[in-house]
Amino acid sequence: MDESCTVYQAADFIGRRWTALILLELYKGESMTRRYSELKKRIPGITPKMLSMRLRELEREGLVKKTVDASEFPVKSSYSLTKSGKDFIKIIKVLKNWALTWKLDNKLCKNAECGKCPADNL
Amino acid sequence: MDESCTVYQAADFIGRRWTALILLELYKGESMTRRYSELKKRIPGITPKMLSMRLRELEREGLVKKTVDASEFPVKSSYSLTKSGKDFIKIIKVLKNWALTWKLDNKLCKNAECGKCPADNL
DNA sequence: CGGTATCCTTTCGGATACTG
DNA sequence: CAGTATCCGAAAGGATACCG
Repeated sequence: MDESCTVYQAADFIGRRWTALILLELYKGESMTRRYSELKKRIPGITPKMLSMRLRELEREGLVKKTVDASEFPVKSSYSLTKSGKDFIKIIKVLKNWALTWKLDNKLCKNAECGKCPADNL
Repeated sequence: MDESCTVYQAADFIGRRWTALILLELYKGESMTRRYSELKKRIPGITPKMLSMRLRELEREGLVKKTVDASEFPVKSSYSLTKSGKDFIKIIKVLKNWALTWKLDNKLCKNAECGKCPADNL
């Protein structure tokens, strides 16, 4: 697949570490807005570098919108899903349904609500 | 996302280079069977190592079925999609539809049939 | 024909320290 | 608070040669 093809790009994208996780975290509660520090706290193990990298990628690709409140110190940043970002969630849903159908031996996914799974709300 | 979660695994999976390409190649013509050398010829640029690696992964994950005819020399191998493999194609379809909806500026995908796109038949 | 084996480069991502 | 800078090890993937 040509690297300039968005299908390829989207596939490459979702496969990167933390990306799906960040999207799902922003998806919880629909039009949720999350601060950088909230994301960091709610996504165990992610380093500041990876979080800001992924957020920049997602912003560049138009899935995430960043807003900055610089009116006072310290500066506050908020992130939320754009329309295309929300729509991207459906891809994760399809992925999950595929897994539920064909990978039933996997304990984490067998239980409709595997407490540990961030894709729980799908 | 826990690495043992199949949702994560499936995402990781589709993001790997050549994987989607191989699946799409096997999908052309529905229950198509392809020889190793056919795949190699039809997927420009793939190296023997990558092709056999990906095929092994896909087989291990149950998306691809391999059959070997060792009755004569040289040995002949054939690969085809399993049910779960065919079903996985729908994920690529959703991916493509998402791209078509939100990434219309991309010329390759804008044309409903971009001759160069292996996802053309979706 | 259908792969392996080897080597090598590039990219990814983790750890940690630091800053406006 | 919201990141950036630096360093480093691991893993992915390409090139090429070889084998049963």
